[in-house]
Amino acid sequence: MPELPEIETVKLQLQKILPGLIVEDIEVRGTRSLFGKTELIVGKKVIDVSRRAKVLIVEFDGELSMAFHFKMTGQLIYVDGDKRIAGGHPTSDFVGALPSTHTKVIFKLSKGTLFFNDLRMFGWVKIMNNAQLKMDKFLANLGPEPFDISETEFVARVGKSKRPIKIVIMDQEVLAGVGNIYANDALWEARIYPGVASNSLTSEQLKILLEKIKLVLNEGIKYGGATAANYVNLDGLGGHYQEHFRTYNREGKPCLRDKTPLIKTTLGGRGTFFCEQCQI
DNA sequence: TTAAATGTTTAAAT
DNA sequence: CATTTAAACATTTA
Repeated sequence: MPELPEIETVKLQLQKILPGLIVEDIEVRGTRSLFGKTELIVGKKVIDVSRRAKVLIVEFDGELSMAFHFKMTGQLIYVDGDKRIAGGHPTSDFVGALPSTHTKVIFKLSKGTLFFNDLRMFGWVKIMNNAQLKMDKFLANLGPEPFDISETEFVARVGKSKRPIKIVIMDQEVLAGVGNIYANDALWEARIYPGVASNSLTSEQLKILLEKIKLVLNEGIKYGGATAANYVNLDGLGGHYQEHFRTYNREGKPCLRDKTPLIKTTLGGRGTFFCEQCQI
């Protein structure tokens, strides 16, 4: 599930807990989910937790790092006695017994335990030294963060493709961190039709789009991400951005501006929601 | 039964 | 070469 705001939410929560803790033991249940050697970080202390695009990074002493990509269904759950912090794809594992059938890696810490679960197994954990992390194929090719990029650079990078604007802003090598939910909502906010070629937009429109991308991402972070799972009582775990979706998952529902029923199409193989009345 | 799912990669087709 | 589309990864849910 996670997009930038969901990962940011996990980061903010784990930042308060992990620094200072030592990794005592690691149990790997899903070999396919893990890259690198677990022994590297056993006995090491967590220095900090950070984020790059949709990747969560745990930094250890000794110039070592562990990077998580949740893809569609990854989740991290920290358990310490009665205390539980859950982030990522919301499932009953948020509140159920752990480890679960979807648990791939278990980190026994000097205080508490961290579970990496991944139902569809698209996600990954990479353990490596900081030099290797810098060289990592995925991380090294990422575009700028939406909150760091200047208006000028955004216009230059995003506004030069013949591809549909929605595809371009979701291209992690052009701009990092924007996924399907926030791309749909940002385009609605900017009143831009998702299928329009990005190079046909004016720099004014592109500047507004950057502003709106930051707006919806910030709102996502403010609400603790989206937790589109109403089949499980999350007991306060998980975020609430889903209650503020402009377009995502709102096919046939009225546009929040002009009440026109929203349309759903497919663009680049992904569900695309928009208002044909006000997005041109 | 079929389609779709908050992501990314790859091969094949245009 | 740029772009687009489909399929693949694996599982669950509507």
